[in-house]
Amino acid sequence: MQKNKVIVICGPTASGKTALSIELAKQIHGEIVSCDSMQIYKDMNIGTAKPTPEEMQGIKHYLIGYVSPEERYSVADYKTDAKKAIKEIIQKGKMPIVVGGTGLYLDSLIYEIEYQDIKLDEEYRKKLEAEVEEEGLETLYERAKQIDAKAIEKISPNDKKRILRILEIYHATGKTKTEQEIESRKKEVEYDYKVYALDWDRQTLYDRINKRVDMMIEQGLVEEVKQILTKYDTFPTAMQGLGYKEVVEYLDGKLTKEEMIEKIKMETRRYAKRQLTWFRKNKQTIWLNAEDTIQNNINIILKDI
RNA sequence: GGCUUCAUAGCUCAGUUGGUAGAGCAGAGGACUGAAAAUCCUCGUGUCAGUGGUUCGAUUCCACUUGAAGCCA
Repeated sequence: MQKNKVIVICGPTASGKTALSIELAKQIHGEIVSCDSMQIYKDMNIGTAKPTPEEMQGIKHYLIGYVSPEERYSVADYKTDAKKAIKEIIQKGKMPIVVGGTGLYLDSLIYEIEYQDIKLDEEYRKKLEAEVEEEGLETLYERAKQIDAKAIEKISPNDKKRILRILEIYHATGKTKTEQEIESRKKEVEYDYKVYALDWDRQTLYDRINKRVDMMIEQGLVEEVKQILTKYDTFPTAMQGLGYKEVVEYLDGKLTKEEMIEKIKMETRRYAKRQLTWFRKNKQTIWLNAEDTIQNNINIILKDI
């Protein structure tokens, strides 16, 4: 039986994914599944460059603004939510279009990575964090090496997150990260993902990013952050968002307004660079010249479906 | 106008008791399986302002020129 096709449009931040995907959806009777680790949150609109209802032009979007910034969310949650959305769209007889720039989330779909149903053990993470403080990271690095020497080969002794993760996986499941990763890729990929990425001349992309940050400030990013800080108390992941953590530093008096704006621009440029590195890794990806017209790029996609 | 100080990587600056130079930041490349807009790794040649002079050899010393900053008129 032939697999259902799913269109994927990825690319760095500010590359024009939203405009292309909405126009495509209009032409092929599609609906959009966002693939963005920050647009999932409620009340974070300006800084995440969420498409506005006007921009959406009546096209249904899934997985945008449906999680409280106080909640902890992970790629495992995304995988579940996105698969559900894709299924729903197909059942309606429409074409699912996955759109976004979060490479890790995207890979969970296109490689059908299976996450076991385990919850984050916050107590254990706190315990590990405390141990890092007291004994230093090297001790935990050595312990992780004892558990999973293969996985540790690829991990720097400075990469705290990944060192802790090896220990957490072992603590929660009794399995090594290496074992768990093998198991996670046993399932056959359910859909026929057609992956497209938008490519710009680097300098042009950076100019677009700089302009977009200026626009976000004009649109009231600082006010948006103030409101979020008033409305919510804790932010397990949401305040990692670009533009949010820098505004918080500004509000705390650690940066001037000018410094804050420059920092957001710089960090966003770097983020775009990391995204490009990620997307280049997938050799199946078809690169679209973003400087071409939207219609020309849509025509390229139309040939494949 | 006179005096002083400065001029080195895209930026901020070290440095060479004369043997053509190195940090931070920026930038580039890469990694990435439950925090991922996160986290981490690697990468440093530039007429050492210009022109002459001294010297085996000058970015380093000397002179002049240009530019910048400060002080005195």
